[in-house]
Amino acid sequence: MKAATVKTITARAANAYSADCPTRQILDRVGDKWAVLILLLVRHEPMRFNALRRTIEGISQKMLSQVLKSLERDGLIKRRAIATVPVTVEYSITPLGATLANAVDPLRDWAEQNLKEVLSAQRRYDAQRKPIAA
Amino acid sequence: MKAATVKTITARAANAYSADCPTRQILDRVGDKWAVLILLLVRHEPMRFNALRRTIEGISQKMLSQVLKSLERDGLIKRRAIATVPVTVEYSITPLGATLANAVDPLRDWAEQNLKEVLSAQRRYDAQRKPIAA
DNA sequence: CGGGATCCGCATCGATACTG
DNA sequence: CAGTATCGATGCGGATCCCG
Repeated sequence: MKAATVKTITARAANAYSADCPTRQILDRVGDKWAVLILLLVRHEPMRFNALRRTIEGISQKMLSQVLKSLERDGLIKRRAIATVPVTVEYSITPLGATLANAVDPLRDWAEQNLKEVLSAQRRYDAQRKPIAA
Repeated sequence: MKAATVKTITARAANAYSADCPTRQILDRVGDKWAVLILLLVRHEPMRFNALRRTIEGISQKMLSQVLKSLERDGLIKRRAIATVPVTVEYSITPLGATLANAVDPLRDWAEQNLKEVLSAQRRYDAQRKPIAA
């Protein structure tokens, strides 16, 4: 995720490869290991921090809070803190985020329909190459 | 890109967070900094190695050949070596790759339409936070 | 021209500890 | 519960050299 290291990289990376291409920037975000997952999770109902943490399971709290902040910064999700006894925080999707989620759907569908084909392509490729050469 | 370090991570990462989710695996690929870019570039006409290199500009030959191999392995692009005097190699998209490219289109569109909004959301977010506090 | 092999810095990410 | 701060390992990715 670029967003975390804004100060260091932004300027350099920006013009490295056609900076004018919005696709790259969004792709970077979409490509984020967790960003889309979270977006899709909060899509239907708001979720709390630890709920997300438990659902994704494999993400560290560091990553989670980091990605969450990044998504909020982009205006894709919204953070809402409720002053209960132990603090409660809800993350929900924004209208903008919802439109992105929609744009991601075709990808989801493609993934579900074609993963097997991709996997078998990989096997075919690997088969005629190095058989790991134990 | 996971593909490069198959031996080390695959097993672990696979079951870390719902391994059964094809979306994750495809997202990893789509998220690859360059993979989609390349896919989109070879989409219409076959391209040569250095042509890609020059077009993307910012990618190292290491990354390029690595991503290229990975995409070929996944059956998304096709490599064709022509035995000319200096070797000529053409990379073209496969039917499978083409369907993926199609699935990516909505994302492209979204990016182009909403990047400005995302950027202004970022500015708003940053404005009411730390003004860099030089 | 199209890459493979190697070296290596530096950002990324996980684990741990602490706070409000 | 919802995070922040610090530390430490690792592996990504760039640079360079070389080969077919």
